Amino acid sequence: MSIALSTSKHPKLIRVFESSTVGYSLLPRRLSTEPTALPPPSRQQNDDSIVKRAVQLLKISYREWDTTQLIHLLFSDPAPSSRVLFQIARRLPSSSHALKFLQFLQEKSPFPDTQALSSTFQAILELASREPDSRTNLYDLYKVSKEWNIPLTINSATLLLRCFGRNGLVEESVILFNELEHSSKNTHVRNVLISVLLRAGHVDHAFKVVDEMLQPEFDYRPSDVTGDIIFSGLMKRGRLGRTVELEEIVELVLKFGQFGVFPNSIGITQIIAMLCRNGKTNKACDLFLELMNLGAALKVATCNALLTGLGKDRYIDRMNEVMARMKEMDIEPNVITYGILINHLCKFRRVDEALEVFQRMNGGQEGDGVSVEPDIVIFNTLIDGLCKVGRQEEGLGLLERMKLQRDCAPNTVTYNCLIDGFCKAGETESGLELFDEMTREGAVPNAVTVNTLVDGMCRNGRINSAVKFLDEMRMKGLKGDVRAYTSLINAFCNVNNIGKAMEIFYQMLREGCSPDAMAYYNLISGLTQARRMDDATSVLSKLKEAGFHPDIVCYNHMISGFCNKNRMDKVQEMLNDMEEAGVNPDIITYNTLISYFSKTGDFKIAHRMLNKMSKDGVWPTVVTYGALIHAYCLNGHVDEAMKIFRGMDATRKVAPNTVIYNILIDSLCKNNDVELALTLMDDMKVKAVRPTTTTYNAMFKGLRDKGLLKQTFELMDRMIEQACNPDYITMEILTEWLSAVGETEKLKQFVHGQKVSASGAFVSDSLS
DNA sequence: ATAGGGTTAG
Repeated sequence: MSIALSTSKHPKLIRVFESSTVGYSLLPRRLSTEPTALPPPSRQQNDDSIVKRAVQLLKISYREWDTTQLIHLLFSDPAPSSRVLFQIARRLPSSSHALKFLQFLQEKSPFPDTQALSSTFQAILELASREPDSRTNLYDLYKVSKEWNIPLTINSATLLLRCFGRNGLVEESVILFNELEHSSKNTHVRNVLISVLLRAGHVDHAFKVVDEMLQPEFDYRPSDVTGDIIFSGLMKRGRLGRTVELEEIVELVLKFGQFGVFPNSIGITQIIAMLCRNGKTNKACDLFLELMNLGAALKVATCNALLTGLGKDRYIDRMNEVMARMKEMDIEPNVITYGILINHLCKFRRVDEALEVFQRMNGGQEGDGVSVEPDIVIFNTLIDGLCKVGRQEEGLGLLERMKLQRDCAPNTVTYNCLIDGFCKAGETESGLELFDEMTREGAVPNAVTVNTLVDGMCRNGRINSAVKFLDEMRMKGLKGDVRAYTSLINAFCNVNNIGKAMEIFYQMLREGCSPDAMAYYNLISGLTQARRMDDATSVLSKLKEAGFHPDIVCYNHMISGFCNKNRMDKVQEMLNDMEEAGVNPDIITYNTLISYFSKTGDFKIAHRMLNKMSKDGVWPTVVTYGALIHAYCLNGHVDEAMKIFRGMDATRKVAPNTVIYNILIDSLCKNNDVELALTLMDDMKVKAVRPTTTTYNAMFKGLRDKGLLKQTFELMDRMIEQACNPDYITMEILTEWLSAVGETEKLKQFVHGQKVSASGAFVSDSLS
């Protein structure tokens, strides 16, 4: 049965409603009817019967409606409430049918009641939203509401907003919202609009709506739902229409916080973790503390995310602060919290504090807090931490403890940590014993185990055993990987066996193990040190062919190697290469070049380099000045060297170290200026730079050449005071000279560690 | 929250 509206004012509606065939709606009423104040029971019964009768009268075709009866039923005094009219309309067979009813009300009702019409209209919208083709129907109904001047109820508004949003009619949503009266634009309606805007990627518009709600005096405050919509929308990045900076999110979180609205725990954790990941750990911490002050219910996961970030940035104090706040808020640390603390303390080599935390989790404090059972990760972290500071024996103690605790059997990681610890301590045998033990204990060795042992043997000078071990393991089906080969390459390079190193490199390729950047770097480093620049060049091209990029260390090796060969053309080539690759020269690059140019006497170029590096924001270090000073000395310009020495301290604020003093003292002594050298010795005392055996040797030679015995005895005493041991050079100089001048007794005293000059201002000086 | 390879310059 098709229905045509009699009013020619709505031609489009005719078409739209013709197809409407949905019958009586059996769906439960989910939307609230408004106004909703429930009538008293007697009135309620009366209302129910009115609704029932009205529906009976209305559900037939509108052409057959008994208008007399209807008017009698609906328009007698008292007039039926909006609620009753809503219920009637809601029970009609279709939206077009209900619309006819609305028209009837509008035309026949003796009491003009806008609210009643609005409620009835809401019922029509609800019917239409469940009918096929609701998209166009609802849009057309929206136009009807405007043409008939029927204000939308709040539920009508949200229904339409949702429908428009779903169907991409964002502009229409906004227009509809703007047309609403202020009292209808409440939090609920705004939430729906914000959700529509966010989903359509209109972030800024959504923020504008939110901002208004966040104004202190505004009528409609944000609710938890507003927070949910905003924060869950922001967390799903990508379809927001633009990137929303983390700072913006943080600002919003804090503003919402003023209203007691917070993202859920997962949201807060995500924001904190993202801040930490983007290097804004301090911001994360501030946010955490502010949220606490605002009364947000923070969970342990959030604390853990923050602790992880703080740990990475080494903010141990702030970690302690977070722990203290957790306690204040009764947030129980879990095993992960303790894992983070222990891990970071270990990484900073503060193992004793890590052990303290470990004790604390075992319920070290009487009844204070719940004890958390350490798990395998905690044990492994601690064992690794102990091994890294050379306390592998204590690591063994923990291993035994693990065997006793249930559910905490030592695993591959446990043993790998211990094996590495013993190997690094030079105890390869213990490493191998642990390797045997792990198999017995059911911890399966893996590639890390093999790599660690191979590396350990290499470090301890047992390269051939390492090669053999790697081979044997491979036969047994336990393979090492590129790291094992890298250790071998490195070891062979270190003993200058470049041929073997290359052999290992090719063996690695043959065995289908592709070298990574580190493998290439090591080979290049070895080749440059062996002055084999042609080979180094060819490995560098292989590195590039394999898709890797040389890093600054690698370039520095190459540059240093070419400097040694006086191949400045090649050095230039490397520098050009670097520039093209966007790898900036660092302090070592500059030091290498400055050292080269000043040693070859090209001081002009060296100083030009010095200027350029500062311009590039690379500041000269004590090594830079050392290179210049050394070169000036070698070239016979000790005076120039002294000028640089005085300038570095005074104007550049770079403190000279032992190396600088040794170069100068040696040079001054050789140039017959022992007096100046002695003043440098005093200078060292003032600056608290400790002379070394080399320093004393240089001085003794100079003093001998000038025959200055008194000063020599004073320096011998100083050597004893500072527990600086003489070496064979010291003994050679002193023995020869002192025997010749008949001071053998003093020499004997010196050898026995007794002071040789009985009195003198110098001794008391140095004691003060 | 846990394990393995190099750091070049005076």
